Order: sequence, then structure tokens, then C-alpha cells
Amino acid sequence: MTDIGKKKATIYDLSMLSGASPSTVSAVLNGSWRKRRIKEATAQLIQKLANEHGYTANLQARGLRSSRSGLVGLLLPVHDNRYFSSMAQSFEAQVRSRGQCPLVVSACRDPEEERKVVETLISYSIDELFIAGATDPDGVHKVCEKAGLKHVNIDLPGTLAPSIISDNHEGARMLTQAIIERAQEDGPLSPDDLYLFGGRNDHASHERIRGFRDVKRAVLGADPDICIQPTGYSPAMTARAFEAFYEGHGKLPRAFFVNSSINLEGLMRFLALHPHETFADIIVGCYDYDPFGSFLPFPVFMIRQDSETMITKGFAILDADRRPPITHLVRPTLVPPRTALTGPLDALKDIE
Amino acid sequence: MTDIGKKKATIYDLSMLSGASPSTVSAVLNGSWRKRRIKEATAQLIQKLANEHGYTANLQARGLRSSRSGLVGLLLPVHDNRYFSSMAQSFEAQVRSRGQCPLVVSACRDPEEERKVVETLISYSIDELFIAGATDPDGVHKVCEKAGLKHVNIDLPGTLAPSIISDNHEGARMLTQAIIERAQEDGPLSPDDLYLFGGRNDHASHERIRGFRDVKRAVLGADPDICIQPTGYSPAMTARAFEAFYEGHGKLPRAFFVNSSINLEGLMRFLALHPHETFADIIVGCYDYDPFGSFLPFPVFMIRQDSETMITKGFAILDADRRPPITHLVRPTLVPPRTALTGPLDALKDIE
DNA sequence: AGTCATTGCACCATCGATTGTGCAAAAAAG
DNA sequence: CTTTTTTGCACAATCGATGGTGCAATGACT
Repeated sequence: MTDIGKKKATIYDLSMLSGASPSTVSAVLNGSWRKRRIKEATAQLIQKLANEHGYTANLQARGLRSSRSGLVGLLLPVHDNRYFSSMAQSFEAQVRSRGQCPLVVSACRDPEEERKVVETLISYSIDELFIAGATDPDGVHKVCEKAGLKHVNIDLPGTLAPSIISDNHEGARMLTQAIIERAQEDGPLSPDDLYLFGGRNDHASHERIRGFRDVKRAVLGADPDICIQPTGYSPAMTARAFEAFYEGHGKLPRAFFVNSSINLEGLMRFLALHPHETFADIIVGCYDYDPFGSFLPFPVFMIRQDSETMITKGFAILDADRRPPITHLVRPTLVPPRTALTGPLDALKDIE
Repeated sequence: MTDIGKKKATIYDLSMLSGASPSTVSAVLNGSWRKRRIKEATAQLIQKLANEHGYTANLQARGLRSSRSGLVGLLLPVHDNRYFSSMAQSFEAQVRSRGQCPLVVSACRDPEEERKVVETLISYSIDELFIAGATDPDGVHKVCEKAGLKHVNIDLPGTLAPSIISDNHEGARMLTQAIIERAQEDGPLSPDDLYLFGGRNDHASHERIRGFRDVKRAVLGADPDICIQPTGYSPAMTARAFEAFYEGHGKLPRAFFVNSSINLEGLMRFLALHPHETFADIIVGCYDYDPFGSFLPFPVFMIRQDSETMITKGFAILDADRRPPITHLVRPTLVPPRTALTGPLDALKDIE
């Protein structure tokens, strides 16, 4: 840090100091110097100077010139939810390991906001974009397309770009199967005893509901429509649905399928309103994994979606030459109650 | 979308189309046109063309020229944890409302990584940086200082830059008080019945431990060192500490204070290893709020840290002229067991 | 008509890098 | 000692926007 100056060093500064031209300095510092036949000694001199002055490239300038920024975006509906935040964590790790810079932003499930956020990302010349859980993936696709930006959908599929999503149908089948079996341990289960809460008009919800109904019909013989209670992805709405059921029946359904951990938060709100009841006999299935949700005072079966694999596949697809708008399914896993899975956190070194 | 071309429109394209010069186009599109005395009619023409062609400014170019990028960074230890992910959520909302672009990255509590990540952010000419939960805030400070980057510490204080942190001492006192009171409902509590798990060699842990010990000593009369079990911020280490206690005593302490939700995950791992015991009689205090953690099958008192206010204060400080390296405390709140708080998620519109 | 102020805009250097091209000097070949 | 090849680098255009400066045209005023 021989550097006393206030401003950051540029290739021009190093050019002065080394006596070489800016282009030579540039070549040395971006690694293309062998190709440009720069003498080894020159390169070393420049590198030494660069170190001494703490040179780091201005990536905006580089991005402007080369129209590649080294930024990779991940568009999320929300941050504060274990599914998406752990996706962000895996994403970051993978982007970094590729020598690029991750850029994670959320758009609050608002189609308009989604497009605006992506426009902004494009203005920073990001190189690739992962669109996770978008409300309007095809709308976002068009924005990307216009800018020639490579992108994939994660979690919710679009029709215009390749998509990598959970096998929601299969996951829902596993989950439904599991809660039915568990509930039957307590006695015969009638179709009216098994509900589904949450979900809205998106592909994931449809598939999950389909899987739920398939299994329910096959195992319990019937599948009344009333047992499906779509509430959107909102804790408040979900809480209201539980409350409505409770007011009508004086209890909760013996077993139910909750569409996501966000909806499961709605169950918590409902529980908070009934502090004197334990609800210890309900059986819950939640399509999402949360380490604390798994240990609630009643059995909670969960589905862990494999966001890590989705990201990995996403990169594989982006790296491929042809990118047909195919939907790839990633199998989720069923997590029995009271299970503590390890996550990306465990990769941290912990210095005492 | 009259635009058929592949590339994005630039001010030069609009300059050609409108017959005006690039600088005029630039002035019109960045709003400085009144100051530059551009005719209203000219401005309207250019704006019309810009709309038709879906023009958006190249923010890299703008940033390069004006050396202000509109990017605001948030450096996080990890994403997948409710405390930090909800901080990210508030951060995003506030940055957007200021017309800037949020950039959230994590550095895995690795001091080296922290500095490298910040170097990268600096290369993108970010305007301001929030450093949350950094292991080495002062190390990061130096990097920022060299680049003339405005920054504040959140959650963990540094000595060289202004810091906004939870009032950990007061929070720990509240939490300790609460679990002692609750435990005493089940009979007299001896000092050996009250433990603290988690935490490491950082300011937050020190203060929390201090608050815990203050209250414990005052209320229970004694405070043996053995009751403090620092485990770092690692679920695995924490689980091991619980396991060790359990092996020694055949049970868990009647009441204990857990340093963070990450450590609480360690408790989950411990529980998973003992599927046949319910541990229904323990009283837990956790310094962090998690909506599912609040409903575990035993009483869990939690502390909700007000990350939203911390971010708000952070901006206030960054906006101020003088920025002395003072530490500002934000009061957290005690959350009784079985409480479902609303969060940033509730701001979402939920379209059915 | 001549002077001066105002309006409306064009010109150009600049931010910090990348990259195609050209050209000396040194080395190899003849 | 030429001619050819290779080595090593400098030059200059360029990416897309910004903002200081200058200048013609118009209007106001004596």
C-alpha cells in the first residue's frame, strides 16, 4: 500500500509508472498478455506495481467496453423465506466459484416490478439471469430477449425459456401419501378429514394440487372440492382460511397439506390466536422445508426442494449452445417430522 | 416496441432519429434538460422516440462517466437465516424507494472473503455500503476508506466507522429475565439450571453474555462459568454442546439462552437425535426471532431485532455530513412464545 | 440599424478499460 | 550483409453516457 493518493489507480497511472503504454498494462492485468506477446519481465514489473498500488480494475469500464459485466442475476419473489434464501445462498456460491459476481434481487411477486427490476439489471449489462418464482416468467422473458440476455426460469416455468422446476406433482404425491399414512395410524381417515391450504393460480400450485388430489382420490376414494382452499402466498389469507374452518367445525382438519412455508406461517398466526388449544393431534404436510417448522408440536412432513441442483442445472443449460424452452424436473425429497437437515450454512468455517 | 433491431437503443440512435445531438438526447433522458435550456418540443419528441424504442440508459456507461453507479451494497454473513434475510428484504425496499439499486452479497463470515467481496463491489463503483454482521468490520472499513466509499456497520460494530447495532445487553437482559420468570413458575430455579449456548468472540456475543450473567447473578444469586457454552455460529457445534450436556446429565438444562437462531438450529439437530424424548419441560430463550421457532413444543422466548430500523438509521447516517464512528443502539423487542409477527412479506400484494 | 441578452442547441473531452492494427527493433535465415 | 521472420509493444478507435463551453439565431431595446 505505497499508495497515498485518494483515488483508485487506473491503467493510466500504472502506465506512467511503468513506462509502458496503457494497452500493455491492460493486457498484463487482464491476463491476455501472453497472447499479446508481452515480455515476461514487463508483465512482472506491471504486476508488481499493480500490487503495490492496490490496483483493481474498474469493472464498469471493462463492462462498458466488452459488453460483458461478469454479473449474474437472480430474481427472487422474496428474500425472507428459507426456500428462497437458501437458493440465494447456493446461487452465490456457484456464481463466485465461476469467477462472476452474484446479484440477488427480489420483486415481490409483482409482474410489473419483475419487469422493472430486470430492466435495471439489464442496464448494468448482466451476463445471465436466473428467474426464480416469477409471477410472469414470459413477460420477463420478453424483456430479456429484447436485450439478448441469456436466462432460465427456476421454480416456476415459462413457455418461452428453459425452465428448471421441482417435480411438484411427484412431491405432492409423496407428501400426501405420507400424511395420509400417518393420519391413518390414529384411525380411519375420511376424505373430509384431509384438506389442502394455500396456493394460487400458478404452475406449482396446480401441480401440487393435482398430485394431492390424485393420491387422495386413489387412497381415500373421494376428493371433495371443498377440501381445496387456495389462499395465495399470503400468511394472512392462510390464517383466515384456517380460522374459517375452525369456526365452522370447532377444530382443524385431522390432516392437511400446506402449499408452502409461507402458508405455513399462516398456520402459525392461526395458532397464535388460539393459545389455549394445542392442536396436538393434527398431521401437517408442508411443501417446503424449514428446520424449525419440522419440529412443531404436531407431526409436520415437509418437502425439501433441491434448489442447489436447480441452480447447477441452470448453469448447465445457460452454458449449452442450444437452449430450447423445455421444462426440466428436479425431484424433491420428503422430510419426515423432526428432522434437521444440514444446509449451505454448514459449509462455513467457524473460527472460534 | 417499434424496435425490430437486436441491440439496445443508445442516445446515439435516438440522436440520429431525432436529429438532435447526443448531448441533447442525454440531457432530455436524464432529466437535466430544463437546466440545459432544451425546448419543450424537442424534449417531447425525444421522449416519444425513447419510449417507442424502449430506450433504457446504460448504467455502466453512466456510472463510468459520473462515477456514481446508483448501486448500494449490503454485505451479509449468510442469506439463509430469517434475521439476515428479513434484513435483506427491508434493505431492498428502502434502497428501491430511494431510486437506487440494491446489491446484496454474503461473505460467509470469512474476513478474507469479506474484503474480497467488498473490493469487487467497489470495482462496480457502488455508492454506499452496509456492512452487516462482519467478522472484521475494521478490515472492511480500511478497504472502503481507500476507495472513498461511504459505509456503516450494522449488527456488529467496528471502531472506525459508524455502527448501528441491537442493544444486545438490554435484549439479553429482557430475554434472561423472561426465561427465568417462566422457569420459576415450574418451581425454584437454581443457578445450575440456567445455561447459555452459542456465541463466539464478537461484540454481540459478549454483550449478550454480559446481559445474561448480570440478570442471572442478580436474580439467582450465582453465575457459574460452566453455564456459558460458547459454540460459535455453527449449528453442528451447538448440537454437540447440547449432546455433551445431555450425556453428562441425562437431560437438558431446565432453562437456557440460545445466542442466535443459527444456534437454535443446533438444538433442532440435537432433538432429531433423540426422537423419543419430548423435552417438553425446557424453557428456551433465543436471541433472534423466527416465526416457526416461536411455536416449538416447549416455550421459546425470542428477541426480535429491529433490522428495519437499523437500515433506516443507516441511511440517515450515510446522508449526514459528519459521520463519526459512534455506535448507535437499536432496542430489540421480547417476543413471548407462540407469537406470529408480521414481516416484510405482508407488504406484498397477493393477486389471486 | 446597431448592441446586447437570451434561447437552443452542437461540439468535444472525458470516465477506464479492450482490441485490432501497425511498426520498429531484434533474431533468424539466406 | 541483406532479407525475412519474429518479438514486443504503442497507437487509436471504441463502448454509452455526461457536462463544460461556445456559437448561431432570435428577440429586446436603445
